[in-house]
Amino acid sequence: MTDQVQLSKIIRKWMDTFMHRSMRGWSHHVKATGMSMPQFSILMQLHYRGSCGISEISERFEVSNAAASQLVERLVQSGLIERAEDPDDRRAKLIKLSSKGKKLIESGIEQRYRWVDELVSNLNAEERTKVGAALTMLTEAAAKLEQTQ
Amino acid sequence: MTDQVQLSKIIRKWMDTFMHRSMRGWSHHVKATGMSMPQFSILMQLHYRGSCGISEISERFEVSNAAASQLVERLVQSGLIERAEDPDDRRAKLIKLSSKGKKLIESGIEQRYRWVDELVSNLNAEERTKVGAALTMLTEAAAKLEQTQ
DNA sequence: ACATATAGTTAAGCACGCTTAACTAAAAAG
DNA sequence: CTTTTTAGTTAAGCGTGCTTAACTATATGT
Repeated sequence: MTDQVQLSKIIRKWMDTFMHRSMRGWSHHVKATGMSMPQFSILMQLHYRGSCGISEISERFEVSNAAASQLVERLVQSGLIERAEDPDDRRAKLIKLSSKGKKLIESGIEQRYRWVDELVSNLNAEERTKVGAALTMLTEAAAKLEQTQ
Repeated sequence: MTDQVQLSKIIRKWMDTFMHRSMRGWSHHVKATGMSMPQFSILMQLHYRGSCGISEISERFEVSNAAASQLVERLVQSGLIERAEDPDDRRAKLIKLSSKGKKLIESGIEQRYRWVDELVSNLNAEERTKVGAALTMLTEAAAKLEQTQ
């Protein structure tokens, strides 16, 4: 078995562990907030990519414009996002997280992070150094890969 | 900034990168197969935990027994799972992945893994050794944490 | 100016996931 | 043996997410 295959196995094991844990917490949070998954996804997108229009939602989630409009309407009704006219194009709308929506997403992210912090607290100083260096490498490799694609 | 906080930031960065990438691929796969998310979740559970009954589905996904039964019925209709009587308890059913369902899940997992393999191919021998050691530590720490909870 | 394209909304209609309530059948308890 | 509990199914009903089609309003091209 080459080093490459060996390492793949290790990363896959970590992926499984990590994904399993992360998904569990994530779906629990979505349930607790009473949102549907598409609604949550839109909020996440607004958090990570910032304000956008209806068409952008429709493209990114590969649904019709009508579906995006209705989804946004429900989120506006729930007070989780705000919808305003785009000053540069009066046909277009700009939607963004409301403070309520922001809190909701941030608490979800916080919950996901908490587990990692516990993980770190179980490592000694030497292990922390090594793990930090390794994950920095991986994150950089991922960024490089993203660019070339 | 302590080492611990520093490392938390590094891991969080990696989590964001990794989750973003992984979720994108995953939701794409679900869409491509025409399944809903609850259906996919059930298949995943059967893959990782093996055969089980209706009640177990209902407990794990926190839905009513009726909902679980209907969900399973749809998956049986789609030919993705098989439902048989439990020989030890004639009230209970045993559901398991069909070969069609197995293929579908395995190809999804394979797709998720592929990106990691590309990541590894971008690392040199020394980096691979370090990353391997670090992730082994993290996976072990996660297992330990899981036990104590 | 006029025609066409673009951004978004609304309505009708369908599938899905969920609930509760009523039910069947089998196991366990008394 | 009778009662109660457990496993699962079925039906009615609701909210959601989606589609297509028809529509309004604004922007852009000629």
